[in-house]
Amino acid sequence: MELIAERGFHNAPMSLIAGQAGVGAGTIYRYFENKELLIAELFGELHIKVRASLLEGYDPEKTIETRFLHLGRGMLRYFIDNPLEFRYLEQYHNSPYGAAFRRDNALGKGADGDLFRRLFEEGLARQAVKNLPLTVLFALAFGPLFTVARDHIFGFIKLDEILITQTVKACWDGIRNI
Amino acid sequence: MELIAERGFHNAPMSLIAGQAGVGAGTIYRYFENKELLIAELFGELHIKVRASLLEGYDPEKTIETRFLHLGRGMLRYFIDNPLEFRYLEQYHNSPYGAAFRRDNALGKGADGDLFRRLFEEGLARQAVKNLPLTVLFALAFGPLFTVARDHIFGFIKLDEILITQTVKACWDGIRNI
DNA sequence: TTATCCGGAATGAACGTTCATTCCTGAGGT
DNA sequence: ACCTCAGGAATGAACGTTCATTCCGGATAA
Repeated sequence: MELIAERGFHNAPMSLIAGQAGVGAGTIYRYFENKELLIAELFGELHIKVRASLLEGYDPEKTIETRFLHLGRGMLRYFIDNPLEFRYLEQYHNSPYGAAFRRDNALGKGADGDLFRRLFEEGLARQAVKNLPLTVLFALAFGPLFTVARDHIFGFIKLDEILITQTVKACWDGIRNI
Repeated sequence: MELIAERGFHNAPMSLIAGQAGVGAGTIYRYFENKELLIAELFGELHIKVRASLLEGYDPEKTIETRFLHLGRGMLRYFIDNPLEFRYLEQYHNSPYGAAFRRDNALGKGADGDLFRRLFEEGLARQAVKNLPLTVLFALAFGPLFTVARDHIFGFIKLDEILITQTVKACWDGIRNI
């Protein structure tokens, strides 16, 4: 993960990965059929980790706004605390591998999309959020969060608790029914 | 541009690019010193094109909101009309080449960032937009726009004029001082 | 003729993957 | 307690492929 997050898929040769792992080049292939599957499997693991982290203290009984703030702030904090994981996930999203995943997520079955989809669908039903397609609501929520997380990790800005909250609240202003 | 937009930098070999251009493999090097410079030069051209398109009908005398809607809608429309250019720009942004560009843009001198920076700075001075760092305002504005453009181009959603306007207005709701 | 430009085969570096070989461990026999 | 050995695991040199770049013979223009 470190190598791929820092250097990208195409600049992280299997030989280097093996070296960093302290094993021989061929040993990797006893555990992963090929590079693509290694990448996908690692993505799966990180995905589960993120989801578990977001679920901590998540209360489905609270208001839509409260739950959205919880998820948004949790996500931002997680990425700031785990910058390598964020960079890895970003790489994965901007790759052919990630395209298939996004397609699934956009059109119905999505691993952690479920969490947010449920929230937005409930928000639509109660007219708490703007009457827009789910895809657009996702974009309004995650677009800024990912961008801001990247800017923080690259050092363009320093996010503290206050700024995190302000940012997520601003996202909510974009989503909520005014 | 077509090849790189569709296949990515690493799957668009110079030989293919030459073929598509109808010239021999070696001929490219009479016009571009190497692949990296070709990529950078193309980015520069597209960048200027986008900026020119945004400037069409842009009136610096109108209100902040009006100008923001103009720029946001213009950008979305441009990307929808020129999906290959959008994909190319995205590739560039998510590459080592693009990192340097983002750094410049975030910390001061930015080619078309100027346009938006001026707008946001004026908005801050007049308290028309939330009192947040420029970086965050950028994220709130462009994060959703890029995400939504990508979703449209990948076919996850169909953006028409109405939806474009609604999306940009929702972005503005996130940015404006409530 | 001479100068300039073009093409595409040649080059060498880098990569993912394979495979013949070596190493290690622990069960079984003495 | 000691030795033997079978078999799973690890190794890293070697292979085939792909790619960016170079180079030189020939075409074109002056």
